[in-house]
Amino acid sequence: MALFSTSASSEEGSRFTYCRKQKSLGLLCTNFLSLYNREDVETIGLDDAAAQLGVERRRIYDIVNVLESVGVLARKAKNRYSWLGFGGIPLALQELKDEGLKENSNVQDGSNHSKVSDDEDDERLSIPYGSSQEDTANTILLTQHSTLSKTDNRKEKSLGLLTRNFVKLFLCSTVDLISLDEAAKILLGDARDPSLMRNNSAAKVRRLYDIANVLSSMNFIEKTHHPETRKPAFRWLGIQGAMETEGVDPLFVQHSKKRLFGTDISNISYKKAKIVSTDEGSEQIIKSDKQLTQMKSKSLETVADTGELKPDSNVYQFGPFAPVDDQFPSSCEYRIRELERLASDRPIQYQNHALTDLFSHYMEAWNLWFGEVSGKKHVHTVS
DNA sequence: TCATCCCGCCAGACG
DNA sequence: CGTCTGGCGGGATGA
Repeated sequence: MALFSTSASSEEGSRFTYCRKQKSLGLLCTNFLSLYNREDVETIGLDDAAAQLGVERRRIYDIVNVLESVGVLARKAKNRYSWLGFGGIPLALQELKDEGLKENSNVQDGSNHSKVSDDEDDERLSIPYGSSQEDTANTILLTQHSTLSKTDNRKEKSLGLLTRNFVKLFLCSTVDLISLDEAAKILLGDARDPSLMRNNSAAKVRRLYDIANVLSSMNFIEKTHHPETRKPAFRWLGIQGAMETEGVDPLFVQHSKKRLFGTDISNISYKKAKIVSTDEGSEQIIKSDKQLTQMKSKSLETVADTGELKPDSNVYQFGPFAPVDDQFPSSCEYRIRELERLASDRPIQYQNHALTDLFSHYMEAWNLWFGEVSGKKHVHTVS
């Protein structure tokens, strides 16, 4: 009966076809977010996340790295991250922006610099601040990263760093539409001399795709096409986009025509074409790791395994502005500035009525919330 | 065909 | 030494 049994993708295959989209980092990120985006989450264990989501740990690292770069997570210890939530985004972006601006204005004022937290300084990407909004992308240059600590040569290429630089690209220049190809060139080395094209940017592009996927899932960016070129490119949506993601159940928010994935939160499914046809053509899927064996044993004990229960976590619950514990002030000011900047800086972008509405909505919500806070905490008032 | 980008090997970092 | 991290790029999938 060996007749047509050799074809590994017989009729059985139709039921379990491997679908790449269901395994995308973007989807995984969405699920990750929906899994942990609750006020009672404080800490996240990587093992647990991997188990809950049904993926190998390696993938969690990918997501966690970019989420950390954007302020949603903070590394606390080995295997352990603390959840800051969407409320951590504004501050993180502000820091990235300051950092980026400071870097590019190669003015070393010397002395004190109240740099907030964060780690090391790396390569500097200098962007001609306030130049015409067209050629900016091309003029962006990145000066030498000559001196490198042998050891941390590795770090220089981390996903996290790449993410931060990618975001800075948007925050510190007027560019709001860029293709990953361009981004790769810019973030790699000299954009001024395309002929030199530092080591394969192609490899970097792969990384950028990864990053773009998770940023997309958070609505930080959106995939579109360049007006003229028709080339695929990404547009920066920023905080509005990201905040819009929160509140709604991110799980099935396939806004507009975005990819529609499966709906299982744990995207456990069949591994990539690891199909082997045994002797008689009976096929079977090999799930390489032990990961699958240990899933689904969860209970929501993920959360406060550190023992401490959060006192009264839900004091502030104003929609998209549910803040993170402390640092209100900076976050507040930042948001105001950001919103104002958006209003004035890019009038074009807001002739779209949908965005305008969104903007005013946020402004309104913001004022409400800010009023609350300032009333309580006695901070300065909105002018 | 070319654009995307998942998978998992395996080398450093860490304990 | 074992475990945790996470570069890296082969090659499958999607358009």
